[in-house]
Amino acid sequence: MLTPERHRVILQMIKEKPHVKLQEFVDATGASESTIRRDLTQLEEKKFLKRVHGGAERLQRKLLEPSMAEKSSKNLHEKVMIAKYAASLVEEGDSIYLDAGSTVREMIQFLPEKDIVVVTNGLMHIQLLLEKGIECYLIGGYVKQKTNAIIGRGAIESLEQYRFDKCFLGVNGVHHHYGYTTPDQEEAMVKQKALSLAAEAFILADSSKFSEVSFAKIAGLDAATILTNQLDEELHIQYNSKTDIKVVTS
Amino acid sequence: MLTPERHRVILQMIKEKPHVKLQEFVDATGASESTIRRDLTQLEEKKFLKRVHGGAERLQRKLLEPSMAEKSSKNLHEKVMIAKYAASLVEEGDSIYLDAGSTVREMIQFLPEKDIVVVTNGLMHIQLLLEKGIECYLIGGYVKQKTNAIIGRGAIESLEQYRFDKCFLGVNGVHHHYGYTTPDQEEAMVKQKALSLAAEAFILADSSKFSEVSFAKIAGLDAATILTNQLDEELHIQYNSKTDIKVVTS
DNA sequence: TCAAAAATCAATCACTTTCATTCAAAACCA
DNA sequence: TGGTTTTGAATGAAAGTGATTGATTTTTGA
Repeated sequence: MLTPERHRVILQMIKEKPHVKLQEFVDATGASESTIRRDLTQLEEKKFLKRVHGGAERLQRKLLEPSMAEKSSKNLHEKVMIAKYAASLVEEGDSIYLDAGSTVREMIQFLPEKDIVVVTNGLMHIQLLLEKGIECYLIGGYVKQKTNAIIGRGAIESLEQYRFDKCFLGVNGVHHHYGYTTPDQEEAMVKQKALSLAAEAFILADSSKFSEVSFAKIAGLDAATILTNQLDEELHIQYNSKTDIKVVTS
Repeated sequence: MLTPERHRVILQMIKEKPHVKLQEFVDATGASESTIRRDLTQLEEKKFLKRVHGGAERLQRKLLEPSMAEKSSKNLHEKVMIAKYAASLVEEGDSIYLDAGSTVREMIQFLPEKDIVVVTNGLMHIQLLLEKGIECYLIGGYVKQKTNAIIGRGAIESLEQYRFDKCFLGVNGVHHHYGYTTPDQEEAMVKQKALSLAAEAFILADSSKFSEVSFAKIAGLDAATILTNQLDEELHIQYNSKTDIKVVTS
């Protein structure tokens, strides 16, 4: 088995399961322990995984990470619904900020094509935006390998060049007491900054995000309007007392 | 079996299976190991596949990668030669600036993987850099659709956050009187700025760029060292009186 | 809590495979 | 025929592999 092929197998396994034992790699590839060790060392150097005693683990440790399958299909429909509504809020002449992330990404296909300016920290959005012929600006800064997002001190400084009519953010947790949270401190700071530069801010959060708390706080609930697709009567009232909330139903 | 036919067979095999061992090609074509190696080398140069130890693998088109309008392979070979030498100038611990553009892009594969920091305005470089595990920063600014480069006032401001040990630029024209030139005024300004922030600057210019003049001036010849692959005796003397020049021969 | 036992690790070595280079024979072309 | 290109074999160099060793870490159990 060729080296890159083994690497691919290893990465695939680590993608499916956050912790994999060395022996499992050996069984899956047929290579020797030594070889797998070498592979893991290389892959760690390239920041694709983290070696731990006994094997390797996935690098991105998002608290409450939904499984890949879950992310793709059912959740996707929710995301699209929310994204479509969010996009409808954008008017010609607006300058908007689009956060990195999959939910926000779904907005792009629904954006008006004429006369809007988009600023983003998400490299993954650029291609789509350009294809639609939308004028777009990237903020500068460190490129985070795992998410292809731009973060860091430079990103925050870079953001300060801009002001936004509207700002659209994805988050990992929405909590009535702890506000909006996300697993990465640096990303949280970028979101925070973007939020502070916008006249109106919107949080795109599907139903799975509610009552969740992740590591780093972005802001209190009142700093933005929540867009979601489904919410218990009870929760709705609870959150609505703190901030605006729009439940998209179709 | 004729060369083009072998190439077809090889490409077909790599199309069906992402990893193919050298021996499999030998069996499939009846040619010798040597011949297959030569074929693979050629096909790699034309960017149809990637050689790996023991065989070859399919290369998947990267996000934001320049379109497949590949230049003639001779021109490409020149670029690779120059790029390889340029990359050898980068030492561990350096922080470098990589300009957007195809020649500079070829440098990435030859860069040392350890302990360097890369700043760039070329979106097309990011994926490759990340894959190699290189720490990279993007400057902020307007995303130019045609070239996937970041330009504009924001780019220049964004650049000012950084200082470089070395700076590598591509240009369209090198002229003994008009210096380094490029067709886009905005890009020229970004290059100019990057150049001014670097302790050492290098221009990567294949032979076709000499004595050419494009629209926007970046700097005079003496502002950077020229790296090229071929130059008449006469021209060499002429340019060498103005700046350092390195002719890469292998 | 501590120390023995077990598991895992990094480092190294010998071995195998693969590689680039060279060169002469073969094929091709005019 | 003479000259060029392509080919395959031979060479030593380079890279990858798997086993072994002793060190390190984790687990076990008293």
